[in-house]
Order: sequence, then C-alpha cells, then structure tokens
Amino acid sequence: MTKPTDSELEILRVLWSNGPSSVRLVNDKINESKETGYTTTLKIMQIMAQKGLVERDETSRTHIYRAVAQKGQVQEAMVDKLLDMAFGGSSSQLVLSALGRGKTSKEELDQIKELIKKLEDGDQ
Amino acid sequence: MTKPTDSELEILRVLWSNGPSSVRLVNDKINESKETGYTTTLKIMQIMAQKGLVERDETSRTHIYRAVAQKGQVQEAMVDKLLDMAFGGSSSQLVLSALGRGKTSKEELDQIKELIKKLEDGDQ
DNA sequence: AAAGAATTACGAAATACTTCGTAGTAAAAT
DNA sequence: ATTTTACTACGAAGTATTTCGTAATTCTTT
Repeated sequence: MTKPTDSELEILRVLWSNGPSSVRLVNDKINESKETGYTTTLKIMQIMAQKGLVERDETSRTHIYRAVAQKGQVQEAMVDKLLDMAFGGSSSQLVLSALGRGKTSKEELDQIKELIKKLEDGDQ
Repeated sequence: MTKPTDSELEILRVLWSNGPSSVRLVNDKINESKETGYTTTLKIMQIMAQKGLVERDETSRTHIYRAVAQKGQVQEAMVDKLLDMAFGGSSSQLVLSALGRGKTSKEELDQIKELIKKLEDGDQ
C-alpha cells in the first residue's frame, strides 16, 4: 500500500469520516476549508484508485469511492515515519513532544495513563 | 522559517547530532545509510542556506554549515502537522498510536508518567 | 613546478505532485 | 426535442524536489 501524499490524505480523511462518497461530495467537503477545482479532486481520486488507495463503484454514472487504506494503518505508517525521521525512533520523545504543550485534557491524560498501565501489566 | 523537505531534514539530523560540519562529513554520514552523490548533498545544503535553514562559514575553502532551524522547533512543527493531518488535532490519539505497539521501554513509560503527573499538577 | 585530489558553483535533467482546461457523454430540466 | 447541467477522461502545464554532470578554482602531493 503506497503512502498517501498530502492531497490524498485530505481525501482519505473525508472518506473515513463520511463513508463511500462521490467526487462531488469530497470536493465540497474539501472546499469548506480550501478552494480546489472539481477536476483537481477528480484527478487525484482517479490516481488514488490506480494506486489502490481507494476503490470505486462504477455502477451508476456518478462513481462512488471508498477508502481501501484504513485509518489506523495510515496513522501508524505516518507515526513510524515521523519517529524515524525526527525522533531517532524514540516513541517516548515523540510522546513527550506531543504532550508537552498543555493542549491535552484531563480525560485524555487519563486515557493515556490507562494505556500505560495496560502496557506495564502486559510486559511482565 | 520554511519547513524542511525530507532530504533537508536528513541533513539537519546530521548537523544536530554532529554540530557544524562540512559537506563532506554530512555526505559521509548520509552515505552510511543511503547512497547519495556528493554534489547532491552539496546542492541541497546550498539551497538550505538560501532558505535560511542553515548558515555557513566561508572563511576557509571548505565551508562549514550549521543548523539554524532548531531540533525542538522542527519536531514541534512536524508533530503539529501530523496531528492536524491525521489525528484530527487530538494529541491523545497520537500518543495512543505511538505507544500502542509495545516498542516502548519501562524507563520511557516512567518518563511519560512523570510528565503526565506534572501536567496534572500544573493544571489545577 | 606539475599532477592529482578536493571543493564550490551552477545548469539542467529526472521525478513527483498538483492544478486546470477541454472534450465527450449522460442525465435532467425546460 | 432542445438546452442546460453534471460527470468522467485525459493531456498538459505548473511547481517542488532530487539528482547529477561539468567547469572553475584551490589545495595537496609528488
């Protein structure tokens, strides 16, 4: 599975949150935050289909695209790359940087503490 | 400060860990993991100097480059981008993904727990 | 001093990604 | 039935990045 480019990721985000969608819908969503021509979005989605990042249902004239690349996998690949490229592979350094700016709520911190507890229990 | 490209980041990594260096040294370091022509590295470092990512001392014939972009800042920018692009801005989701594959040592987990404690104390 | 090696500068090709215009066709509206 | 609108396909230009070859210069070795 090829790694998505930035534009491709933007499209995947829409497909992940909205489910299988037409180019029109994806383009509209993207245009909420950024002006992009319809054919630009179309073209990128066609390329994504070639790469296998998405699949499309061509039954009706308006093709419906769905994400093949799954959110968790793509996230994991991106975290791996970031770890490798900027944190010397140390996940704790990355975590410290992600937490180290006070934008994390109490609830989120609790979640993280719970995961750490699980990891510690599982390890022994 | 422009965001470094992948190749530029590779060079910055060498400068961060080795301190101010010649093109030759940077290229040698990079070639430990990946074959790259000397003039390729040179060219990119020249571009980086134009962009202000590095500065160079031209006193002697062999120019010495030093990183202007600081490690922490670049890391933070990259984490921000990743958060935005792939985790809907939720740092806890990113943290969970980074920790959720068991490659984190007990010591690292302890470090993270400590930071969480500090954050919790600071927040009330 | 001459030859060889190392270095910088720079242009240009190669690659990857993004953007858009145009043409063709199908569907919908009048 | 005709016009208008919506959609796909596709080529090509635009932009960013990477890679490399060549020329000019300086330093080092012989």
